[in-house]
Amino acid sequence: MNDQYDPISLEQLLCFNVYSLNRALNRFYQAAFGETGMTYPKFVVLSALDEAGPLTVSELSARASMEPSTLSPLLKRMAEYGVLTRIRAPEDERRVVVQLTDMGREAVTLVREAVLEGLKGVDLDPSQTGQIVKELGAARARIEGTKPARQLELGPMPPPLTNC
Amino acid sequence: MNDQYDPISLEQLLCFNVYSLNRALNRFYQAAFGETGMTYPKFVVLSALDEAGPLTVSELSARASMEPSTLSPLLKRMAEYGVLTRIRAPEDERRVVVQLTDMGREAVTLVREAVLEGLKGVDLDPSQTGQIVKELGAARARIEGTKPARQLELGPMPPPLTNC
DNA sequence: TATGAATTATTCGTGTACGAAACATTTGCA
DNA sequence: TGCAAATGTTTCGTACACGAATAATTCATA
Repeated sequence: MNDQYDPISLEQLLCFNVYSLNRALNRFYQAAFGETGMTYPKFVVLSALDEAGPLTVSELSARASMEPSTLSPLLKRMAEYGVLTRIRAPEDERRVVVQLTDMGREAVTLVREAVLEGLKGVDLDPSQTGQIVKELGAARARIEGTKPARQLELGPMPPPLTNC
Repeated sequence: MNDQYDPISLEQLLCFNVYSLNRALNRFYQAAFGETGMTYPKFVVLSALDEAGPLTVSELSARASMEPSTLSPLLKRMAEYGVLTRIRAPEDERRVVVQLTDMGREAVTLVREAVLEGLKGVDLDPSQTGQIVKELGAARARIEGTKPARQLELGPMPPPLTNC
């Protein structure tokens, strides 16, 4: 449809390419992780803790670029798995300190290898993606520091509120 | 932790940058979409249909880079909103043809403007991202055509199966 | 022309994802 | 000191996201 004049297509949009590549990567890793229960977000959490040591939930939130409300149930599951511990900080009981267990440190090594090997297999390991990674990081920084200029003007279309 | 020798950090990984930029973009658009009920995946579906005309679920799946099992409930909701219709193809009743309504065509115009304006605000509109978009597209193509070389070897850690 | 295989879509179970609200604790200041 | 505001985390409701199982239809071929 949309006859002559050519609006910008999805495939030309940065957001769509990021969106679809992200899910392609997730599917790829999920295939590699198989039945182990490992997932990409869990790998991110493990990595962040491995790099930075024990962190509170909000520090981890910043590192992993994930909201606390996303982390909370994720961390609970991971603690059940035994890869990390969650302990209220004694000096400020609002905080919860998250820390890898020995099992967690072993896991992160294996998973990191699998992830890097996977990326190498498609020519996307860090030695080949320096420039693009830099640009993506810059884009994220700009977006996170910006509020949308304008609200979408669209008759609200939340579901017809099936008058129950 | 992880003392001297420096393993590759999350921030250097393409996958992490794609992962975190994707969510930053989602949050950004969600802020612009506000209470309208619009979401980024819905925008993708609207756009794909606007570009290609009526499509079956699996054709749309390919265009939008989304699994049929994700599309199915999404399309149901969108049909309730009134932006599209889902009709079994008479000549092959296995297929369901998805088509924009007039309301859907109006919506896609407004949403597309909002999306483009948002991208422009952070210097990410198509005029400035040609190269990076090309590389992301190429990366996706390589990943989608590849199976992971090796399975992750990790003692399965699905939840301890709380013996209920 | 029957009937098993292939194709297409939906349903189901689980796991992110996030804003808003709820909750607990600590801080700041009257 | 005492209590409102601020801070940090969890809970809740909703919306993706996908593989596996299911269901409905069509195809292929014996």
